Amino acid sequence: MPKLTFFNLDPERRQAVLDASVEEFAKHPYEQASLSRIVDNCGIAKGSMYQYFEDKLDLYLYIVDLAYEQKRAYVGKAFSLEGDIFTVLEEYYWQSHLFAKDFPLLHQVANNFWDSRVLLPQIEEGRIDRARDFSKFLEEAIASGKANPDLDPQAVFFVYHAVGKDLVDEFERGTNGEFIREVLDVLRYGLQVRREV
Amino acid sequence: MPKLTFFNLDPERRQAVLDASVEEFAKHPYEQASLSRIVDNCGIAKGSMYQYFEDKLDLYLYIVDLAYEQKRAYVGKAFSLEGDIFTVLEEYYWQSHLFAKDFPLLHQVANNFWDSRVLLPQIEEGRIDRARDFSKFLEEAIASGKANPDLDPQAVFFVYHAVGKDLVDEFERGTNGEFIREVLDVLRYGLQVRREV
DNA sequence: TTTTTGTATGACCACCCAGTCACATCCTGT
DNA sequence: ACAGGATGTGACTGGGTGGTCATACAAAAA
Repeated sequence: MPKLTFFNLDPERRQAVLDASVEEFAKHPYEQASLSRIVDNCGIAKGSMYQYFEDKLDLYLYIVDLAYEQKRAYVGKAFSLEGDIFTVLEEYYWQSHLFAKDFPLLHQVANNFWDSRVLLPQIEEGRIDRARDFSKFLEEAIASGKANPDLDPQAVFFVYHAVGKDLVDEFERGTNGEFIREVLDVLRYGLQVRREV
Repeated sequence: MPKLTFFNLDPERRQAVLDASVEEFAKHPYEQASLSRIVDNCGIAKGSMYQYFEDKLDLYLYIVDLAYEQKRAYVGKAFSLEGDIFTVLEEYYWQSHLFAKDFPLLHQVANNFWDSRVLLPQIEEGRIDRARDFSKFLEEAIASGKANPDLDPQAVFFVYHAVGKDLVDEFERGTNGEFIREVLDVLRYGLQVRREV
């Protein structure tokens, strides 16, 4: 967490620090991001940064938090939706996409986070949280006869996690809603031909 | 490509250079890998490295090439297999898994390559190549009535690419053949219940 | 024997990094 | 007017990086 000094700051100055930091961590993963570049880009002294934050990691985790806070404001809408698991998933990725469009830099910060090599414990923790949420969701869908009960739930989560991650990456290249729907259709219907009753 | 000097080298010395380089590029992505550490670990002088290779990138690309050459020796078997697309895919990932088990360092080198930030053109090129191969394969499967013709081929490739990448990452955590099959089943049958005739 | 050629070496260069600290500045309460 | 706390500063430290180069050695060619 930032030190108190940071919150006492002149808002304009504080925003300049945030903007420069977000930009740096959007362009570079944690290990390659440079504090020197950040202070150059917002025109404050190196020493000042250490009045506001404990160290580079403290700043980084704060910025990542900001990004995810904003992202939750978008994707959260999906979960309050009435509808089956397929509707919710489509809305989830659609909201992710809108977030990426509205806050491209925050989106990149959030994405870079998963590639980091120093923060493996935090990343693993996040994965486990998501897996738990997802499996509860999946169980309901199976119970209500919407989802295929023959599939291994762990494997299902694995597939959705992998595809979701790349889908979100793809947003930087201007994916549209149509593509999201087509990708989800692949996951929904499977590659093998269906000869339903 | 390495300079001639490298190939004229005493094989033992050459192997020491290769071993140390593979280890470094397995542990660290290109940008964070350190030439100084490599020369320390194989006990040769920094200057010698520049008798063998143009620069860090030259060395790196050579090591990546070695890794992929070895990997092709494994996954290549899948394509010479008789059987439908599902059989081939399962064999493909199974061979990837065996490769990762037999050559864990080379496997990591190959995997790190996709995360690199300086080599985006090469990476995109590789993706396009794989997409072309895959779509030819997919068309055959659709034509012979094995694969669902209603799906968008681009989306299908996208899903398989994403899942394949993560599946291969997962090998480091000791995945077994069973999990590969379960993941492929998710892709094959889809999440929605099937009520086949 | 002398010369040329190929190779090995590590001190050295310029540059970048995160983080520190002695000092300057400003503001507020007395 | 003064004191004292909060804030701003940038030169500096110690350590890392990729890459260079004069020098040394060896062996083969003259």
